[in-house]
Amino acid sequence: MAITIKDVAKLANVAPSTVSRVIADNPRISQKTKERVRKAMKELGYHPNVIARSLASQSTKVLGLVMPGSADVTFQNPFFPNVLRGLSESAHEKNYALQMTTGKTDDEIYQDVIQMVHGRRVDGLVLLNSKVDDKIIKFLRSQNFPFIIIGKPYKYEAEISYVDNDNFRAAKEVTEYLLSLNHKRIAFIGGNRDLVLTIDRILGYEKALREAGLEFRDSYIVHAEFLEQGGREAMDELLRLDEPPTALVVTDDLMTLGVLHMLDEMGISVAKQMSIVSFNNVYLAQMTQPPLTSVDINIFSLGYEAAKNLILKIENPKEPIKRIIIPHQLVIRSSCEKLERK
Amino acid sequence: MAITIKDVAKLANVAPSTVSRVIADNPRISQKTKERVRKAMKELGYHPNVIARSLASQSTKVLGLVMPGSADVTFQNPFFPNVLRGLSESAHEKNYALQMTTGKTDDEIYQDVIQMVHGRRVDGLVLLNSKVDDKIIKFLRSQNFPFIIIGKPYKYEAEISYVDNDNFRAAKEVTEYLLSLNHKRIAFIGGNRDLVLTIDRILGYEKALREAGLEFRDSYIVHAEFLEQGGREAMDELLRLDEPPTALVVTDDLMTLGVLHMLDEMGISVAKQMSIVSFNNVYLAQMTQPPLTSVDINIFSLGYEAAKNLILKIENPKEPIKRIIIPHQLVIRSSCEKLERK
DNA sequence: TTGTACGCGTTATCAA
DNA sequence: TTGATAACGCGTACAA
Repeated sequence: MAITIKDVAKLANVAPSTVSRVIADNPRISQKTKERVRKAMKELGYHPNVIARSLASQSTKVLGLVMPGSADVTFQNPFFPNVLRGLSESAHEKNYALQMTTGKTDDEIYQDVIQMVHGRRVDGLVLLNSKVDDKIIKFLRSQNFPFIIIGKPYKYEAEISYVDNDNFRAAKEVTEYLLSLNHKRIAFIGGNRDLVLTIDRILGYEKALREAGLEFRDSYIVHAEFLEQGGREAMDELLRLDEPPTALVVTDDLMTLGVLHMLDEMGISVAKQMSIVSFNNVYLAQMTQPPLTSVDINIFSLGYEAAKNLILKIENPKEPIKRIIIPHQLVIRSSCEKLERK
Repeated sequence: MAITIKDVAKLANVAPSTVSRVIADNPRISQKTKERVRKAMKELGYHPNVIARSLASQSTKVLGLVMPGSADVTFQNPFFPNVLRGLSESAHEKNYALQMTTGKTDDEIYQDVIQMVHGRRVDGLVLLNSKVDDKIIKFLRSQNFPFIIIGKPYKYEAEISYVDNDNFRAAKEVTEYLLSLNHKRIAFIGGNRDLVLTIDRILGYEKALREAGLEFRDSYIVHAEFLEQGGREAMDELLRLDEPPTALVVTDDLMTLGVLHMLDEMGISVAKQMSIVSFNNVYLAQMTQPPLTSVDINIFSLGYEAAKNLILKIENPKEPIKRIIIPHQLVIRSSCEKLERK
């Protein structure tokens, strides 16, 4: 067996409880004994057993990450490594570890969550699966378990802490940018229409159009579950309209990649014939041809703030509900061109 | 406090140990009491406390993931979500959880590892950081702690379990494919030259050339730390050679994306003027223009097998050292063309 | 087949 | 300032 607190106690000639206090740097221990104990720890190569500590202190110093199902396409999105970076950094600063769900389906994930919570495996949860899972949230609320959402909850918005962008404003600004380039026929290509994210952005888009005195056309709204197949058809439809759009707002760089691909196949030149503004500004936004004008939503910060505030809540249960809005900025590259007035 | 084994015992009129045995499905408990106990568990909504269980059984049912530093570029590679998928699925099947390091620098990660191991936080480790970290491996070996590497260790190869592709063969085949398209001036663009991965692939590439009776030229070997800056210069050099290459072997789709970008800027047409074979075949390989011919290295399987075999080793310490080779296959798309013989 | 009693390595309470 | 001692919730020899 490994070296325990008792071994250290023996060597330092103190009681185990004293050693424990030294570890916690309890101020009521004399400097002398502290040093003596610490020397003993060094000598024996002592390392506290985290599990035992967790059991006794009823806290694990672990954050659970509720990922989208590994089967889910969003799992592949570069968005992920990026939030992870933010979460990691924040967790690391506060000495928390990160543990993730491994489920493939929504139901497996739900079970994972139950295990984590009931099994007392983690102190709090970060929900990353944009598919706002009602069951999970309901469960966590019923258990009064600390959690935070990245993205906006579709329900109980005032009672749940979350970290999000101002998607309404971002979409509005983006649309206004296209309007300023003289575009009037602007289509919107978004993901799942049930996502709050998608809805918020549509609303912003709509608002911009309305303020510009333009009509909002349903035929200009496309929901591509994801690139390829579905997307291609939607794109086809869009271009077959009597008045096809001259500009596109696409809600995800990866989707834009698919759009680029389709436009290429159709022989339509991006920027010259079709302006595109994208969202997320992941690394590949600058690698496409042409490089994408994209809204940087500060993915890293989304993760960083989420973990930070979750930990705050864990360590101080009275911490109020928070809603944290991460700033965004439009990064202009070469996927948009000014439309010459006819 | 939550419901414990004792509460269940009381309700079912048995000893706590009996409840424990029912949980473990011990065959020496009568069907009758099993049912009675299970009913009590349901009634009370009992869930075993994982932490307590870990402490008593000296096993956590958690695998540690040693990630590249979150600052590292490789962290952004779509390779990651993909191994994660494999690791997740495998872990989930065996009821293991996944916990990851959160360190940014190599040194922080090393500390993370020490914490995980000494703190008895995890039962085993999967090393995902291709930068074969000598210190970590040394430490794990000295502790006789179960671990497995994804990729090939650069040292102690025979004494460490790992999961890898046959990178030598893959690179050789890829080169032969280009040779079969009449290319004779084939350059190699790889990552860090210290990586075993890079070395193996260079060797395969060299072998193919040699077998074809072609000379191996140092000037055709480029190590781009990663896309952009460094890559651009290297590319420039390559094209300024007296005999510039007509084909490229690039060891990572993401790097290829950068190469595509540069070629585009230089007005060189991919396939027509420059054939490219890439590695990894991540989702974006089919989204580029043109879609990439790329070696599918079965990233998912790398992760799946790694977790599976690590668990095997954890649960049966006598399990022998293993070296698992995951098959690859060349996926032909449109980034190569036959070179007309002059 | 089931119960008793102790151990896992800490933290925390209460005395001293 | 420090030391006993009792939790924390569960697993498991050993007994019965």
